[in-house]
Amino acid sequence: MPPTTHERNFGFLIHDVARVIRVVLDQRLHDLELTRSQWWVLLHLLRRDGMTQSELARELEIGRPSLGALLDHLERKGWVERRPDSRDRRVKRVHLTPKVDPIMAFVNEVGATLNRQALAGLAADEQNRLIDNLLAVKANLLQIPPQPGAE
Amino acid sequence: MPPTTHERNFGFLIHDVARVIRVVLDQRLHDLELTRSQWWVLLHLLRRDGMTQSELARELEIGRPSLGALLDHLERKGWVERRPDSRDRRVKRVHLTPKVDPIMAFVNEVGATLNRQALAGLAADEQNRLIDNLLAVKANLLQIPPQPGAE
DNA sequence: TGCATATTGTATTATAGCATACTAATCTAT
DNA sequence: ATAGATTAGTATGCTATAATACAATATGCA
Repeated sequence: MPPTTHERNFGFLIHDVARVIRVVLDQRLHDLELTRSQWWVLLHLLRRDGMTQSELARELEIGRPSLGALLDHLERKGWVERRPDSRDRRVKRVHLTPKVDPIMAFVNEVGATLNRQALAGLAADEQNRLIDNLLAVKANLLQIPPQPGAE
Repeated sequence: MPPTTHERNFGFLIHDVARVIRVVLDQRLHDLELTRSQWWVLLHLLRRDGMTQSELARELEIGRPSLGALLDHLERKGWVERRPDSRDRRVKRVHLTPKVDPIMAFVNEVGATLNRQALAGLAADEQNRLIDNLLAVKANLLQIPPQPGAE
């Protein structure tokens, strides 16, 4: 390894950028008492309301316990409801409540603004290439089998 | 917003990629009972031993309480020592112990392998461009003043 | 010198996420 | 039909991180 040029280490860089985005976004959503993760849940429900918790967890790519905790918070705030499924008594379906409507537009605007600021100075085709590359990286990583022993 | 193409949303993508990296890396470091964050601390100390906790927190770009918790874990495992500063009794300087030496080579190899796998299929110049772009994004984000009111 | 201010590290609390294990319900294969 | 496997959601414990507040110590200024 050369003199540890951490600054250009891909993994660290991703980690850093993600952290900074997280911080800025959470700051801006703070007044709504909405965290980034909670917002992310709401966005997915906006696209498809009434998913089961497992479906939703799979879409969000988080574990079911993590989603459960998020829904607890969201339900306490009245933005989300868990309703039983009529056919499978194990299942709970997650529905948005009308209380959510007024905030989503603002919240989407916050996200759009942040993306714009993050990508400032990159030409449109550079932005697309960046996103394509990140998608490729993600695909690479998802392809790695879990726990491959040692190298 | 068009049909919510979340998949190409930059912020979400970064978030996703960071998460997948985190999971894979933590899996591989699991046998060493070392988390990614702890490893990150060790790497920085390897570069400069004996920093104060505040200096280290600043370098890692995390809060002092977060670092304190990390050091608690690392100290319990005997990889790190907090020693008092001779001139300022508030200060504790953080030192690696010799116990760390044997694991760092392996751990660096794990990181290098993961980066290689993540970036597989990207030509060298594409990789560099990707990293340049991410650095630019990070710089953009760091430039945003905290709590800018609303838009 | 002495008081206001700043800094260091810690304690505490909250959110997020992973892993594991558990209960209840459903499904499958015999 | 029933035993075994699978699935849904939850409980619990651990690590990480942020935010806030605090005690001890230094520092700077009047």
